Amino acid sequence: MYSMSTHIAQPQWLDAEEQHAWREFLHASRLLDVVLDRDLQAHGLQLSEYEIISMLSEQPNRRLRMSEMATLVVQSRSRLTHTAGRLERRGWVRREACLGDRRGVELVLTDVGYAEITRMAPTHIDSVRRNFLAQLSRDELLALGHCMEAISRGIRSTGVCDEVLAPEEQPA
Amino acid sequence: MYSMSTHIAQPQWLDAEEQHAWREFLHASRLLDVVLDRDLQAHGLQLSEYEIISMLSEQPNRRLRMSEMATLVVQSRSRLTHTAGRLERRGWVRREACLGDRRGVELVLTDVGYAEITRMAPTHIDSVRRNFLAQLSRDELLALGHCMEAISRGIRSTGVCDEVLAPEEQPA
DNA sequence: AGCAATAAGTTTAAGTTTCAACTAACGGAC
DNA sequence: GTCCGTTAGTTGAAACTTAAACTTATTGCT
Repeated sequence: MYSMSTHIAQPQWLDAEEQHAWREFLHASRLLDVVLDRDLQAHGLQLSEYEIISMLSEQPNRRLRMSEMATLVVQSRSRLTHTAGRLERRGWVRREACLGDRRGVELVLTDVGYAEITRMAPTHIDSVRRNFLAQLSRDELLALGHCMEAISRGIRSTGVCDEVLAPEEQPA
Repeated sequence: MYSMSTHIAQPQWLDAEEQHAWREFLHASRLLDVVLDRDLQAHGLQLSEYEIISMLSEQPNRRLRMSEMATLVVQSRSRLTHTAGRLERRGWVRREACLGDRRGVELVLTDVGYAEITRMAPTHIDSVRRNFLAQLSRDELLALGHCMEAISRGIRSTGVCDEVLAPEEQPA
């Protein structure tokens, strides 16, 4: 429920254009998730797993701390722990103690993991091209990037996302 | 992995602008999911559940067939079955046999369900406003709606999404 | 130094989603 | 009419995610 015919002007409802943009955004995001996941299934992993090793492959020394990775890919620390465990069991990733902070853990892309992502990347990127980029002109692409950046910034600025991704119990 | 410094011009990699747009899109989608879910948690439901009763509330007679709902909210039939079961246990939704097609099931929003969504809608819509709409000018909003529509159309046209959302086993 | 508050990660259990198998009903071909 | 392929929806188990509790280490305060 996003609008009511009898309450068009009230600020708590969306006007037709707002509603259309929001609905289409949600719908397209969901569809993209589905098709990108499907195309990765050929390699037996999910987009959220791909994201992790993809990010790792771009880091200096192909390594990153768990908590930074969690922020980067917008996953809870707990979820990342589980997912990293799965990737580790496959041998694509390895955990190493963090020098200088003994609480910390660094996730490291193994050579096998690097070889795998190199192998998978072309088909995944082709999928991104076909399902996302192919529908947008260069101007639209730029505008879209700009909008999404603004939205991310807005959300990050509220600090709300940290609270959710690393929730802490209420003081008594 | 979306680009390689040594292979900039090859079509299987993304150029800087393509990569930026895609990355930001993915990142913003994830953040939006997190904060919208969080704001709905006050009412004890997830965005995907909200979507269902929201869609129902806008249908004639507040009812819709399971399979049409599945398409509308981009969920697998199985997932919708489970989710509908949960909503039914809460008394917000009811299942009714489909007249004219005895395989079919219609999902109906109960009066209680309607009252609930009316109560929840303002806070959810406020969340959409703050986290999504507030960052966009009217022109950006329109352009974004247009882009997302194009992407959805592109994906739907490949027929791939049906295959994924209602997969069928290979013939021997 | 000593202590409380915070931060990093993991763990376990509960909740949700996916996957494959299944039942029932429709629809067209013959 | 009956057979066969397809469509609608459900089921139960496995896979994944979330939530809360927990461990260990760091930081800041005194």
